[in-house]
Amino acid sequence: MTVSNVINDHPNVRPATREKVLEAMARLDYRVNVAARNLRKGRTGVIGLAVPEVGSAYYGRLAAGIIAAAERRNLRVSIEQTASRENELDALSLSRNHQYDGLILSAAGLSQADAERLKVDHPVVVLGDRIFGGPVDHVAMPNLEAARAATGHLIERGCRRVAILCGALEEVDTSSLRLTGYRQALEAAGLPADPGLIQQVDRLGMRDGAERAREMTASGLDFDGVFCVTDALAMGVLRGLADAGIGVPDQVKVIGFDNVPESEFLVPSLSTIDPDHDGMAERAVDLLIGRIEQTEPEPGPEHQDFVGGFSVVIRESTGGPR
Amino acid sequence: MTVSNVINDHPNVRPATREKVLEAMARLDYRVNVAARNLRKGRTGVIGLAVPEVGSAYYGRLAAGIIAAAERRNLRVSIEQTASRENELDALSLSRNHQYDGLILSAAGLSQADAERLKVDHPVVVLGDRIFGGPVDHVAMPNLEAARAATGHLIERGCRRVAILCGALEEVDTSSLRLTGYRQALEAAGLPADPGLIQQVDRLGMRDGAERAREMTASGLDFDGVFCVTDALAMGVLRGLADAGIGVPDQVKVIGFDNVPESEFLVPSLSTIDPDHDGMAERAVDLLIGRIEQTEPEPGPEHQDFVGGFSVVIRESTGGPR
DNA sequence: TTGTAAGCGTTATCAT
DNA sequence: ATGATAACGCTTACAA
Repeated sequence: MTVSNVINDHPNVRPATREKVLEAMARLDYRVNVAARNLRKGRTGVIGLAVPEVGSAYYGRLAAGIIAAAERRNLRVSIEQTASRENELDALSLSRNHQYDGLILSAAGLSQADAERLKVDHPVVVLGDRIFGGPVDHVAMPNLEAARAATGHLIERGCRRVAILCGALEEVDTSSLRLTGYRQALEAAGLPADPGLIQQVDRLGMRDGAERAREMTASGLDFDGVFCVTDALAMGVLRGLADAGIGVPDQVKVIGFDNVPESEFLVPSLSTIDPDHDGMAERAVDLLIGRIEQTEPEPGPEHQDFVGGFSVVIRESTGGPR
Repeated sequence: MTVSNVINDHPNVRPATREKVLEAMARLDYRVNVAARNLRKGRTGVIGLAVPEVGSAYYGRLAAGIIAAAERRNLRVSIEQTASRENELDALSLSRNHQYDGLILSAAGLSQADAERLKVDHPVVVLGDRIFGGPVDHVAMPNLEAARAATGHLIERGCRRVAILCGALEEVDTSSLRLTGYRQALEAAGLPADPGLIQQVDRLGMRDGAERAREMTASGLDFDGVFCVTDALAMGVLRGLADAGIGVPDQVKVIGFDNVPESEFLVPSLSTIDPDHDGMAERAVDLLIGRIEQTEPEPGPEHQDFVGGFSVVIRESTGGPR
């Protein structure tokens, strides 16, 4: 018991005793058994992070932020790759096995319709954009405002035929929120909303961006700006436009969303939205810790929706400096 | 007890009994307590993965491979960011706390001199390049051969003044192995080894690549090819050369190492070495599992060094197709 | 085929 | 200030 008190820095241990214990610990090369502590405490000190794919620049950066934030709070992070909507729901129930103290779910495949299934009796924070006013705490990108700012920036720079490259539109998801922001910006500038300028792709990756950009030019679509809802799409678009011999930013201006580390070094460098990744990561971890520590199995405070900050980063792809 | 037998699919449970148990489990919404199981079994079902930074394209891809390989073997992966050499050594001792069943350490800062400190009494596999014939199992990149192939490719394409961009050289690390491969290729082609063409940078990232490329051109260094020891460096170099108005591949050819997802979509697309990431990830997990299951606390088989395969991917930056 | 008992290493509670 | 005791939930060994 006294050993336990020493280890946990509890008061009421005489300095001399503490010394003796520490000495013995060193001599015996003693390590606490975390499994036993977990069993006793009912906590593991580990939170789960479920993301679609760690390998992508965006989710990699996200994971890095969460891990750093958790580390500062003495929590470890165990990562699961979900990839599919089914796996996202699986991740929810897996964490019930007391594997994790809580789960941060970065949802890509869930929609508002799944909100019900998020009603689990253990701490969950959703990081993403689809579930609003749902049964869980929620940290979201500043989708609407940032999309408006991005589109507005293209317009300011002289674009009059601004296309948007987004994913499938279902209810309240990332793509439709950003599309709304795009529309608001067009409207505010008094520009017509041409449905032909709204380009949807299946996956928000580089390959789809490149292919679609080639198709857009090949089909003779008239556009002088593209707002891509992710940097990965934008990287593909830059590549596709290069293939088509279209100059950026002279003939077409391009702006992305995410500010992945690579965007600064592309040729041309990519203008983009820089969301406050770290702030959002911190917030997500804090919300989760709040839920974990809220010992009452009872109601607890209302579920919170937090929207992160952002800034517009102007680089060469919209005529800015390097 | 019978419940335990049911859960673990042990024989000698009458179907009727099994049904009753399963029914009760469903009714009570029972979940096994993993902490208790861990305590009893002395295993956690979790392996640790320590990498310098998950956020980078390279380590992100690596982590993705490890997670996928571990998943197939019913293991979870907990990720730690090391960032510094000290943290890498810390990660080693942390995993002693029975937190993980074993640790995969992707070492960037360790050198041969640290080999001694890897002698820990729990399962460790080192993924990287610095420790050879050390006290642990080891999965390495095909550094030497691949570097020779990359440099050889530049020479085949007509380069006669091939520079190499690498990191600090200490004993047997990534950079020096790749440098050796580079030298061998020059020698095989009968080209002189000009020390001025060996360019060292502090960090193997995009920023250093861009800066150094600008310096190399500004200083009037004569070169017509660059072998970058990482794709991140190469991305920076492409950017730096663009800033200097040097045409790639016409004036200078560039090849990288890693085949990160982005390399295919750059302008120009990046020729590179494609290591067998997934094969290496599988192998690392298998080696670790072998060590974990080797119950004898006694010697066990000799430590293994495994070197992965690779291929050369030829793209625009060395005059190849898109 | 099923059930009993013990113990994994820790910490909360309570006595000394 | 220190220590005895019990309990966290599970599984292995053994008994019924």
